[in-house]
Amino acid sequence: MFSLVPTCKGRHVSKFLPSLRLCCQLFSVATNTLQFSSDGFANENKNDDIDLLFQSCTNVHHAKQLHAFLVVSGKVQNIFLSARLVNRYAYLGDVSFSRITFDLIPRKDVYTWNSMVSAYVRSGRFREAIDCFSQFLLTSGLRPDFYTFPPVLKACQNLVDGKKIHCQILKLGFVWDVFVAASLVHLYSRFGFVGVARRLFDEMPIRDVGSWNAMISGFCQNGNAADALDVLIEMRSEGVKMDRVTATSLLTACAQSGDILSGMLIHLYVIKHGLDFDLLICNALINMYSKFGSLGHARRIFDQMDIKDLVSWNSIIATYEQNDDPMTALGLFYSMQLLGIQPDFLTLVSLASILAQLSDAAKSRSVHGFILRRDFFVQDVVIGNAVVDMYAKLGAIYSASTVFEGLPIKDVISWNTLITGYAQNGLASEAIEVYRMMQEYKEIIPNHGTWVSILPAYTSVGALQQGMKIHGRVIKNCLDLDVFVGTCLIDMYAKCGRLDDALLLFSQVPRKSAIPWNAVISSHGVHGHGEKALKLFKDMLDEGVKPDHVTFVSLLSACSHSGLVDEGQLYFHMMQEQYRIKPSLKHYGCMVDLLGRAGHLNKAYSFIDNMPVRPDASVWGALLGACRIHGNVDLGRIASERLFEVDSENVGYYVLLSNIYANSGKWEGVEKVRSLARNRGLSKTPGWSSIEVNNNVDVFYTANQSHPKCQEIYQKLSDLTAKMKSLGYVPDFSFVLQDVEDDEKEHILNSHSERLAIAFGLISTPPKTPIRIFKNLRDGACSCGDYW
DNA sequence: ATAGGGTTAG
Repeated sequence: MFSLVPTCKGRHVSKFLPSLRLCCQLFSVATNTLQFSSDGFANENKNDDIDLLFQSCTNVHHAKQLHAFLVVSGKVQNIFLSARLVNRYAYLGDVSFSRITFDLIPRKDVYTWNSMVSAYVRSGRFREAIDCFSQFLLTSGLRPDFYTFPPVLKACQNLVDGKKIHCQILKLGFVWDVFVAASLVHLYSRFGFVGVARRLFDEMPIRDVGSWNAMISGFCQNGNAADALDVLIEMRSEGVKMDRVTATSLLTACAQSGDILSGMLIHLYVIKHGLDFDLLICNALINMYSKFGSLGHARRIFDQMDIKDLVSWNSIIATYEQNDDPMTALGLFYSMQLLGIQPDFLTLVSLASILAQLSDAAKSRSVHGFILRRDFFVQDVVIGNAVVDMYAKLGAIYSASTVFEGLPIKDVISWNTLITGYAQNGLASEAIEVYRMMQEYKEIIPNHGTWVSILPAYTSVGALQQGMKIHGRVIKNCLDLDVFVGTCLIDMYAKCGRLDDALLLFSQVPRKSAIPWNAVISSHGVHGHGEKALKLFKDMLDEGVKPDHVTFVSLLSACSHSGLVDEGQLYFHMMQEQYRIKPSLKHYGCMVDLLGRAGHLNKAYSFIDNMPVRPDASVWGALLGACRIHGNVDLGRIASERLFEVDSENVGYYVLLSNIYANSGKWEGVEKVRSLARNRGLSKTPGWSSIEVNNNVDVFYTANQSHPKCQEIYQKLSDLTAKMKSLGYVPDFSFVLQDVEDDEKEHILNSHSERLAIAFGLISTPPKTPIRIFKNLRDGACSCGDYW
């Protein structure tokens, strides 16, 4: 027996009941009093009841009940009712049921087809919408009407498709319908064809706010806020008032282009016209203030909204997620759950990033599980990419790659995310391998994100020739003037020892933002050209570029590498007084390094004591490094004790301390530190040197024996040593930090990774070829992403 | 009964 009462579980019963009662009443109205015939309603004045019947289906479950009822009572034969089901299912977010219903309708009319096309458009399945429309034209033998075209135009994802549709519209003579014309205007402005959009707009016989909005929003979606604002001025001068749609589009565009002034003016307009409680406008405002970094404004708008929807929640959560406050973001997510609001895939995108920021591995895995259970991976690529990124940021690169493998849809960003993941986890050759695999997929077109992810990987192994190949491709794609790609290239040339080329590139990229400046200042600092770094900083100020916190990290570290103590202190004050930048732990670390390196160990120590924030491992590490340089065992011991209180996991610091002991011949200290590290399950990150010969990077570790040319390399080294000794070379054993005999020390010196790489370079290249050796574990070297 | 212009995103 067929039941009319839907089962209702959970906490919405009280909300649910009235509509359920209404639904039942209407079912009885439908069964008892409505007369159906094969071509429509006999009783015309009952249409209102039919509307109510459909509208009372507020979830897919209701719709299925009604559907079943229509099937059982045979009324599904009525194509109007079936088409309405198609619409209703789409409205409730289940297009697959729309399609099933649609397919079962035997004799489809234009309304049926229009309903199916718009069902696809409504749920964002544009490709299927276009396919359905083509099927309509080819198989139905029916003539589309002017209801058909607006959704179809919206579904066009490129101008070629759009132009085809435009031609069909011209042939059928629907151009002057207000809606069709507005859709065409929107199409052209969306793809940046300002002139065509303009001409069509000017030719429209009737224009309302909607027509203006079509043009303005098209420009906004094309990232063209300036043109959109020009059209706005024109629109207002013709006496047409901005409405909620105009405001929403423009706010979004201002957010994207960073136009704070216009954004706030529109906000004022919105308040003045009483639109400040409109849901969509508020959502757009939250988003805009979030992009401007004004968390307070975003939050105030959110708190004052009396009706909030899922977009509002997602927006406010993303606001905190993207402005480095993952704790607050997570708290908001919990409040949302308490209110019983179901998260969608965009909520989960933010949540993945939040948990990565909090490095909460356990919660991250449960987020992954949640996404799997809800089948969100098939909904959109974005969510898959977010999970890959989450695992990569947590250092679980194996999980990241497993998720990547299993993604049902992969786009170029998925690949970029995995490449970046490997590169940032220190696995450059894996990153390079992924990039190689990506090139086997013809449909994946690399974009600027690809270059930004692969260039640092090449840089980190010193693969200059490979990197230059990418530089070539970048030029071909006209992306060499992109700030981010350009900065990666500058960083690459600089790290590979070609500062001149780095500077040449720097002179070509747009440098209104601090990003390329940060890279070029840092590069000079790392290479010990402190004066030049200061000169570049001065140029930056002269060109009116505002330095940011990264600039000062680069600058302070440049000062410390060149012993410019006074200058460093001056800039540390300038940063706070003049630029109101609160020093971060990185800045404090630089200052300790600056003082310590120059030998002012006690000053450095008291500087740490006077810090207003709790020093972290990097600050103590800087002091420890300085103690090593100046052989101060006592302070070194103090620094390391404090250091291991805050971070006992980083091997680098154990190595430093053990080197301090070794330098002063305290071998029992060395042994103690080593066993401490061993007991904590830590092993030393091996140092390596690499050299690129014939487009191939060879990596050498100390005392490497596994290289195919091993024998020749050691032979070459011993020849060279003999030659050097005959010219008066005496090995300096102070760099050997092991307690062994002198001939063993000489062997250790001879098998340093740099020497192996040089010897390999000499035997593998023709005479007079420049040999460029690249080392990991470089002091003060940062990765490219640190510049922005 | 179906239609234009609008918010969140890796």
